[in-house]
Amino acid sequence: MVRKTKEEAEKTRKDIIESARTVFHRCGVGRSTLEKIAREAGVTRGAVYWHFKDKAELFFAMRADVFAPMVERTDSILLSETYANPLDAIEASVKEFFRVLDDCSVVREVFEIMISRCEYVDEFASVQDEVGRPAYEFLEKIEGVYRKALEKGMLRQDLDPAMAARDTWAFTSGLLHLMLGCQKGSDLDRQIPAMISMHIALRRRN
Amino acid sequence: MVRKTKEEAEKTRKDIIESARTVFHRCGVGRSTLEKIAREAGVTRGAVYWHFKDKAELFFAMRADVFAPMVERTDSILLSETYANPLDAIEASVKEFFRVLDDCSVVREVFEIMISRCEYVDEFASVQDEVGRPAYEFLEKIEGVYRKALEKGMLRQDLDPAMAARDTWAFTSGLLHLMLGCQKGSDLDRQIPAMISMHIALRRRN
DNA sequence: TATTATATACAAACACGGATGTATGTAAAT
DNA sequence: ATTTACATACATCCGTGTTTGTATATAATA
Repeated sequence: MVRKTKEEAEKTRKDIIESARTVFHRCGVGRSTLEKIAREAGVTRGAVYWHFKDKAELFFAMRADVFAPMVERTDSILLSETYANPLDAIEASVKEFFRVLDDCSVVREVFEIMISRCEYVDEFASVQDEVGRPAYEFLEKIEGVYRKALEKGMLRQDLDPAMAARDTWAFTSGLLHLMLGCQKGSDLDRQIPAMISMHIALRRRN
Repeated sequence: MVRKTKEEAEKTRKDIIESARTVFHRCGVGRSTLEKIAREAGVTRGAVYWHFKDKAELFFAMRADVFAPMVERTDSILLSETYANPLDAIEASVKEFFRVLDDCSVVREVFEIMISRCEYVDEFASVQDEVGRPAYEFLEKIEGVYRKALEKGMLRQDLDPAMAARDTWAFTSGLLHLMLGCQKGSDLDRQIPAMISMHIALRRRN
């Protein structure tokens, strides 16, 4: 039972990615051996090397699977025209981001790996750029939304949209890191929606 | 020329810590060999093993040297009674934190190592707790200061100090991660003081 | 004060496991 | 018949921890 059908092969590929996520999360990327990953998936290193060039390629595959849909999902809310008040779009978008993070363990594991279980040097240095770019795009998008809110008279008059955007940008990033970094005894998770509401409320007119 | 005086031995200890910082920053903690660190310091692994039990102990020594003074420094500003407006204390404290980060490369390197060049698993899992505790203490302290500001009538009346504190907490954390994470082409550094001023201004009364 | 003993501060050598990449084998799908 | 999708075997290097060696600083002693 060596040669598999295309579907079976594709399945082992998925299995390997899933096992990689598990092992990366447990051991950290650096200490994750292709042997450990293979064993976790019930295959040998041969299978891993057949599907992926090396550990880095496997890491990138795992990451892309989760990252792109996440950006797409939050963007669709953020840039939606269905909100009468643009500030509501920002609020909903950020809330959705953390909601997914909260109840999808796969997504949460990948973010935890990226934040506290991977060293961004050498082959992985590029990951920082790839994460940085969406972050900057997020900044630019919310700046646009804040600008629109200002035009509609729904943003506090004394606020500069660019400044407000940067503040929200930092707030969101910090929330992510705090949530995944020190999740042990804290009830931070349950307070996140209220924190987001309050953050946005601060910028609403009146 | 083997046996050294106590002062000389203490100097090589310092040298090893400094080299560890350099190599950790260049290679990441996981790929930093005690051999590389020793060579960078101009000694052999024998010297490293003499002064430190293993790589983890060396890492903790390097980190403690920088971390404690930083907390003490910002705390002294935050809890100072010399500010008429407590909000000014928060603003000054946070600004001082980023000012040190900006013009002390040693401190910046250590934070960069901790944020993006170390995997928090096994022996290093405890580091997350040790970093998380000061973070929580910071949260509690600024909550107290916000409360004082409210009593003095200098905080916006509609703000809950606990909520305001959490917002500032996330903002600060995010700023740190964004500054160290994607520092390449951005002029974020120069805008940080203005961002902090604006963040605090949002919660001043009137 | 001079001598002796011992602990110190490393360097050098050794033993070991473990991870990587590649090469080869092979049975089944196509 | 050939390619595919792996498993197995092999060679190589690298990092760690420990052990041993040793010159000298320093404390003890006389």
